[in-house]
Amino acid sequence: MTANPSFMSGVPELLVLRLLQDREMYGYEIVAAVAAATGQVVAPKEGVIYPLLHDLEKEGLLRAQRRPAGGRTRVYYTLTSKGVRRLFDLTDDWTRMTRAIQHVLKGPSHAV
Amino acid sequence: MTANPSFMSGVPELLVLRLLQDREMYGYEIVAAVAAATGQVVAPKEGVIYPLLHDLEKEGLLRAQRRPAGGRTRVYYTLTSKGVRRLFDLTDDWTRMTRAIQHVLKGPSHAV
DNA sequence: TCTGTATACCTATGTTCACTAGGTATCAAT
DNA sequence: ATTGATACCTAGTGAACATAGGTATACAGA
Repeated sequence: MTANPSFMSGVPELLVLRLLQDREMYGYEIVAAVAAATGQVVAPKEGVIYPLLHDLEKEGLLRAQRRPAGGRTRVYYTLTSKGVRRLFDLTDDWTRMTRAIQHVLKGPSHAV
Repeated sequence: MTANPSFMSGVPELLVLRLLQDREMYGYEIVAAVAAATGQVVAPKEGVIYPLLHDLEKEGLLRAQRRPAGGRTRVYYTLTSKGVRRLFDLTDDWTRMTRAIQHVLKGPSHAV
């Protein structure tokens, strides 16, 4: 019953960090932004994003500030320097990983 | 304490199916082959591969035949036609997924 | 006014899946 | 006789995504 395709481990974290690199955002906004940025290919719901944001904040990768906006209270998140470093590391892992798999999927002759 | 990087969901399945597309293999061989084919980037141990093989067989994606070889008994696995179809589907998912993420990682201007 | 919908936050529970860490047995070599 | 490689296996743990709720405010429309 997986709504998202099955290659999801660590992907929400990676995307959230990447989007917050461009600009601060609040949780509800991030949910929509992830889906929009990936063309609905990856679309984790609030039940995934909110706990993730809390964890990332607890780890010191994000800074949260609740701030009134448009009559409501929103919680805006920004990347910390630690968060930037994590983003770089994850991006690196992601690239190495996908490259390796791509290579296997592509050709035979792995024995050479 | 993850030995492999964290983007692993469904990856062992994909790689096992892909490798078995080229030729039949036995479990112990597959463990080494996955690691070799990915240059050790993805290297699931026996505790991952064996249960996976059993599940895939139960799903009818693989056919298992135990056969004596070199004084030992090995269990050789081959792709069924259903397994081939699954491989295609997973490859497709994988490609769509990585493309989308790649796109997000690369540039800003997701708002356009 | 009242109802519905969108916004905006949250969490408890379930489920899947890789990971760890074992265990058994055979064979070859020291 | 003991070690190390081969070859199979499983039980238990944990991480992370998915489901399915819940609360509260703002606002438009009937």
